[in-house]
Amino acid sequence: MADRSGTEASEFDLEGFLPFLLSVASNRVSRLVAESYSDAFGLSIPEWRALAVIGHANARGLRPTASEVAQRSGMDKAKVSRAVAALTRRGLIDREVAGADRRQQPLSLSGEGRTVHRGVVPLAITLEADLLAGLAPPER
Amino acid sequence: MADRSGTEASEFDLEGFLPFLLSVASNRVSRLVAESYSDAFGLSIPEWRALAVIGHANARGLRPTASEVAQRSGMDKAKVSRAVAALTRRGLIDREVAGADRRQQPLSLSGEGRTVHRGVVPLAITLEADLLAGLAPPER
DNA sequence: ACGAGACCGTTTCAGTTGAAACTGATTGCT
DNA sequence: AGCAATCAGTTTCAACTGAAACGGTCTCGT
Repeated sequence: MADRSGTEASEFDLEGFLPFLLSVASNRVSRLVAESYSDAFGLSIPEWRALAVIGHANARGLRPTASEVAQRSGMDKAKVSRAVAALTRRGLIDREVAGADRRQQPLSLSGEGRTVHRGVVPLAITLEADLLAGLAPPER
Repeated sequence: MADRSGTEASEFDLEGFLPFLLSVASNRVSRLVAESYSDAFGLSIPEWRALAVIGHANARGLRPTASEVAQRSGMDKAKVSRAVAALTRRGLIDREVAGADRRQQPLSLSGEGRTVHRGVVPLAITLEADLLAGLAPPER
């Protein structure tokens, strides 16, 4: 939405522009989230996201492939590949080659992974409450 | 908000999690915006943002410094510095050293910069309308 | 049964990022 | 005035990013 205070149409209210708002909000939130998760669990954002998606799927009896994680998390497959590699290296998830299609590698949380996941969830919920309380009213 | 369909609290609905939504939305929108502006004007996102902030300030008789641009756009000062350098190189903005404080460099659009700015605004408005129409309802 | 094409996940590569170090200018304290 | 602290903007550097190329696997049509 342009405003109408200036000389003509070359005036543009950047601060009310949707993509701008989204990006600013996303940047701030990402930084806060990254800090919280990194401090608490040593997880990067792509890692905790992959963990969350895998844990969520596991809880309903599914073992998602990397492609499915990518699709559900909105990350590209390169990022997922790196996150999954890191989580595997730390022993938080188990990987096996699918019998039916050996290109696929169904993923599941290890015991330790489930522990971390259980620790991550309440933190996420608290964080979201803080964000909604502190960031949403002034920003949107 | 956690959901309650699974075995216990380890279930977590990532897809309803605010930071996740913000990030996915912001990524998609950024990509769309980047494409549009790059195609139309050869501007990167940091560049068109700086341009928009400077043009907005100029229209009300102000010449913002790089720090002010950083603050208003939500970008860090390194990014602004690079964007301003690029815009200056292309002759879209003018830079001078402030008389009062020679550390500061008030910025203003050049004639060509104003032309580009005037071209950018309607595109931004159209883009936002498209986004609100096409992305907001399904995504929230 | 064979080859073309699609697909999965990994890796490479070039570009972008922000934190921190840096230069130069200004302010405030003594 | 002298000097430490602060500030504006730039640059460096290591990390991260996604597009594209890749090797391995599967599918489909012939």
